[in-house]
Amino acid sequence: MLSKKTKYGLKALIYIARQDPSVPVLISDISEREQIPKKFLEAILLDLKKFGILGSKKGKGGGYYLLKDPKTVTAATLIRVLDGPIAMLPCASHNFYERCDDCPHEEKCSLNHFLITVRDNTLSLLQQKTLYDLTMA
Amino acid sequence: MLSKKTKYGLKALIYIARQDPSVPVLISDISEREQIPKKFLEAILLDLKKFGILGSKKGKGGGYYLLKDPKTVTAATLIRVLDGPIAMLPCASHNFYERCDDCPHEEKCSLNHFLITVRDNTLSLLQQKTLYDLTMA
DNA sequence: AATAAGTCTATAAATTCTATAGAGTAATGG
DNA sequence: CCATTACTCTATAGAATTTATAGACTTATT
Repeated sequence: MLSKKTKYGLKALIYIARQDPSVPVLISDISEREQIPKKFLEAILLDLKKFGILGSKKGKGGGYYLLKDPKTVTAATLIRVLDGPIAMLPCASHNFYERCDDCPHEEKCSLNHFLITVRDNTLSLLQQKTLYDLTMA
Repeated sequence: MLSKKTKYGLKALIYIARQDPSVPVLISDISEREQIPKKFLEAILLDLKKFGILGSKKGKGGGYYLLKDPKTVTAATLIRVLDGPIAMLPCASHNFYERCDDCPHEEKCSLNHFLITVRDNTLSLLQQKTLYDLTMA
């Protein structure tokens, strides 16, 4: 399951992507409209900024705005940034790979093989879906 | 990501399914071979028993054994029993559905729609894979 | 200068996950 | 029927992660 952080982050991004790109969006605006705790949201947006997805402007007339074309930002990227691995076990992860302590030979682990298949499958769906797609009803 | 409980549970089941079905398998045997904390494993196997997947016998010569044909037990069932929902959000779950507090109309939520698609996709893979398949190298 | 709005650090509350201890119960074999 | 074996049950505790909040600070605008 995705964390609330991830859900909040996705909702916030969809909200921002739907606004006029020339006007920065206020945290408090997103917080109210999407029912996201403001301070929690601040941290999430800051994270998205660190990863180069959002930009921000301080002071009056400031706020957050997208740095990328919503059509080029995939759900896979967003989930990885907000939530972490897409795979069901670390040993089946592409970006967050970690060997199992116990596993003597991963090449012979049927669970590992299967979960890599599941991951690839999920990934292809997540890579097809863009932020732009998500802004459409 | 799957919890350790789930990973342990799956490993234990694969281990049991590989043994002679006429001889109950000892908890301590599984614990040692698969490097699973014994007390934790006890609780997990008890869970699997409650769900009718495993049976047990007390006393000398006792242990755990499968109640079902490994070819009829799917990865989907096991993950649901051990880990919970397969969907990425409660509102996209079939067996553990929960409405989002905030969401005004789910029918119009693009995230909900998309995550249901992802779930269906994952589910079909998980339903195809049986415990028997997992016992094969 | 006043105000608006994001930034940063710290921390705390809540929840979930992982793990362990120990007494209890049932089955077997001798 | 007793000793041993092995699962069962209840309780609990430690650890990690998630969720959330507070408040001082910085930057930008007017």
